[in-house]
Amino acid sequence: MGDVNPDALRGHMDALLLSVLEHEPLHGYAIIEALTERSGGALSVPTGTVYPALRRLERVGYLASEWATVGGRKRRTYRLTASGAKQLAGERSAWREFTGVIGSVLEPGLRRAEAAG
Amino acid sequence: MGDVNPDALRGHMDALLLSVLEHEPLHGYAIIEALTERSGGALSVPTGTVYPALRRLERVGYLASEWATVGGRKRRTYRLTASGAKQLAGERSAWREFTGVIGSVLEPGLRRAEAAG
DNA sequence: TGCCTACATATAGAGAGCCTACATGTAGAC
DNA sequence: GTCTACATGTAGGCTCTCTATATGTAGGCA
Repeated sequence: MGDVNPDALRGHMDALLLSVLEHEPLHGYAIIEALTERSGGALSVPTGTVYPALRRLERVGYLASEWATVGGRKRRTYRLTASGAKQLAGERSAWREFTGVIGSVLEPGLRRAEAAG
Repeated sequence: MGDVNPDALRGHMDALLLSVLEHEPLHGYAIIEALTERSGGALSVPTGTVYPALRRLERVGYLASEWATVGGRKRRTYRLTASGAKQLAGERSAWREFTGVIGSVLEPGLRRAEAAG
């Protein structure tokens, strides 16, 4: 129920951001809301994390952005590039491997059900 | 397969270390080997990560250590304290929550089987 | 008019921890 | 005499996330 430990998020933020942009372009503020909603309220990622991360992902080519004005307010809308989609697939498989590896150390006796996509 | 991304380990190292010490005291070098073995070779945590982390965990009271000489070589053997055992339980539940939360964002449609301990 | 909240983006600087690289030393094999 | 495995440790760097702050619009409310 408590919030997720920020340190644990390290190295997973990219996957999170690419993932919410998979099916529709969104602007930063909406991305934060989507993250909160999808996680059932467990994730409340601060703007100081999200905005720099989005710029970083754009810089490396995983995202592209353009400005729009909606209701008098300016938005920078991000969308996944082809490169970003590829990266997302990689992040997903890395995530599955990661949970498998850590899980195998943390709970050696646990029968892990890895559901296929 | 590939090694786990070091950044992803952030915030999980404590859980990993406490976990391998759960049932038996071990010295640093053996801890690294245990981590590698339990993970099926996927984890190769460098000494520059493990030794400082062990000291940190001792400093906060989760571990206790004592020196021993075995075969002419000096070892610092760490064991889990009561406080550390408590912390390990917390880390495990945090891990389950963490994977649930990230998983729900990364793979919203996936049926997740959360096996009970 | 002024205040507050929601919407929306952005940067500076701090903090933490994992990494690379290096330093040191013993034991045993060849 | 050299090499590898065993064994511990520190210094410094790097990157990412966070807190705090700045800026500005729109709309509700008193």
